[in-house]
Amino acid sequence: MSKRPTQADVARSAGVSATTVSLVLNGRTGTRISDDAARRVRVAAETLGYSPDPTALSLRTGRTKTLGFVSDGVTVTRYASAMIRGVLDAAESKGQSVMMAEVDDHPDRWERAIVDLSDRKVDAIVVGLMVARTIELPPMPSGVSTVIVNGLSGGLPSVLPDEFAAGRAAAEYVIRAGHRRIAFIGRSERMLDPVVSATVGRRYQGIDRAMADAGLHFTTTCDLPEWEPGPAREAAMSVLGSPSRPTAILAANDRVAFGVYQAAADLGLTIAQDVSVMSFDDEALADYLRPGLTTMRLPYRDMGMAGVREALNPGNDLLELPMPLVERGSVAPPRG
Amino acid sequence: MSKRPTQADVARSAGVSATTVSLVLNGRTGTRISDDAARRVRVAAETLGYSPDPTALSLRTGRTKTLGFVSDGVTVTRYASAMIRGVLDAAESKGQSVMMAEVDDHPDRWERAIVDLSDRKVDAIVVGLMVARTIELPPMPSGVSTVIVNGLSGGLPSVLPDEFAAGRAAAEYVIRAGHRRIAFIGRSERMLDPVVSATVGRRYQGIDRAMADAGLHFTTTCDLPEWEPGPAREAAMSVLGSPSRPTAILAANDRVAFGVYQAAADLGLTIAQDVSVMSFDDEALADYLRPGLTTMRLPYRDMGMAGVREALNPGNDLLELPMPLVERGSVAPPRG
DNA sequence: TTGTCATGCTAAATCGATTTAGCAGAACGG
DNA sequence: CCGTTCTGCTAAATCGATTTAGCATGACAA
Repeated sequence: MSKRPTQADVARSAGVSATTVSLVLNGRTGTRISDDAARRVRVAAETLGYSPDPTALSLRTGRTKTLGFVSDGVTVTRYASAMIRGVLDAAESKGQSVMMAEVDDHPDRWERAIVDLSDRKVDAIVVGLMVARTIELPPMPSGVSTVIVNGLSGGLPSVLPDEFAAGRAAAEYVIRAGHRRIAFIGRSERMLDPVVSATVGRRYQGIDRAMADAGLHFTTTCDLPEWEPGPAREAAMSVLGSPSRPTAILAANDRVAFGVYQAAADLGLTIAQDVSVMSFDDEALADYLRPGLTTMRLPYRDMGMAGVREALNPGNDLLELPMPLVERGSVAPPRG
Repeated sequence: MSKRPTQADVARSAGVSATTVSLVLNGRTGTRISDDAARRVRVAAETLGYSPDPTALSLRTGRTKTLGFVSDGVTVTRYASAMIRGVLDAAESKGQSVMMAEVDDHPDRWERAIVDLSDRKVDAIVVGLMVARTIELPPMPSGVSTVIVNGLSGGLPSVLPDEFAAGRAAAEYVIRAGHRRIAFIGRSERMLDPVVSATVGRRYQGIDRAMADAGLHFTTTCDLPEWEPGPAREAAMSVLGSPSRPTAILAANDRVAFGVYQAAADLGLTIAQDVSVMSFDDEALADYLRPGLTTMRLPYRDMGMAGVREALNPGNDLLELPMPLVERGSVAPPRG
């Protein structure tokens, strides 16, 4: 029936008052506690296995050592885990626990989640989007620092992938491998709407910059209604089926690249050997494919970590994180 | 500078004591409060927008309306989101918030996570494993109801997929489609260790039962070192390359099935038409493949929901949830 | 001897709720 | 007219910490 020891228990056992225990254990300076008393308190705390009750602490101090993470799991949950992981890891290293909420696109679920978190007095809020886009958020509780990860919203500090650099690096990588005849599958106009994507425009700009710097133009550029394997496969069939087919394809993302793989298989072409493929995102899929898909990784985990750091320790209004190039073998020098 | 209204504010505004406010708002029966006073309290609470402070409530009542979710994100995070989603949805519907922790396989990270959660006085704990297996957990805090989802541990109540039924249903589905020459790729002995998998044995038993009931034997059964596309592809090459190749393949999971797809492509065979494939898990991958992969879905979301329900409302020691058959087109009647 | 100042500590208020015990007045019975 | 019971409400304790204000005691100077 032994309950958890309280500060009062420690005080009793050390022969001092609760006040003294609090002062000693919080290491307050300038408090004129004798070394002897301090020692007794520490010993008592140690032997009793005392640790302060978080709920009492929250009530008194108004802070909870907890941060809220709200995400929009709706459309795509595929990426969630890496971001959550980053959030949890960073939080743990800062001694914070994480309270999670997931919302769909109903504005009042956002509102409810955020009100609930601020009711519970979380120390900071991280809003995480699975797909980088611009959203409207309900007014944030004042006094709670809030960061949006993988998205933009009003004046909130943001953490985003550095898509311009990634687009540029991807194109440069293919060019440097020796390719001159390159097609781009998945340049979709509708993605340029910031509500649909906050970053794709930057990706395109980076790609365009690299191509321009090399004095090249894409042999073909296809729009796609969706960045999914089905439409991508069809587009790739026509691109790769033409007599003057490109030696490399830049795919808008991994699922598009997967469609390209399927089209190549249908046409009896071997990836890397007959046609190189370079892509974006680094989904699990990219690692399953043979040859493995070379792609620019969306740094979900890093973004989660950065979001937590920024929320606890505000400073930057925009943090752009590098997207590492993951080399797997789908890009090789052109034949001939 | 308006702070959130407290119970005392409501009391003042209604011209009653804090006690009365508490009694009225908690709807205590047998408390002899006049209808008039009750009404005044409710009106005041409403106009002030009062809601009780969760931290104060926790301190006083010892309950937090929060549940802890601890998962082992280590090896595979692919599935995490569906389970988390289930947990969050069920929790929300019960008015609970969720505090998350993720741990790797270090026993003391488990310990730390669990101590932290019980320090914070969560009302219940759900332990979620990404891959069904048997683990040792540190002793759980007494008085906190705990459930393990997708795993087994000591005497803890468990939520598991009903793998026996799924194995049986999978095999029956293929048999009922008319197949008689069926191979099984991925019958791995090492998976039978309960520490590696808590459920695969049941899956095999279900499959065996269905085969036996139909009076059939597998034409080939391959062990695999890993259930990954690479090894599976090789195994499938030899199975499908033989002159007396089977008309259907039962794959141990979707990644194995993907290896089979690749082998079929290499051999110029068309899935469904030339060889049917049936699988387990229903990863995102299963939906990308063409034709879509018919597979028995691991009900991660349902398991997450059930885990929460069981934790808040203990009753069963073992809950086996059905694995739905997801038909996508990779199984067709054999030709000829 | 008395006043002043450190020193070393503690009593009590506070955070915002719940809950126990009990007060004041009305109604009722004898 | 007095005692009992019921009605309608509240004061105060409590949960477990932090923090402010201040009480003893001893040392020292005048």
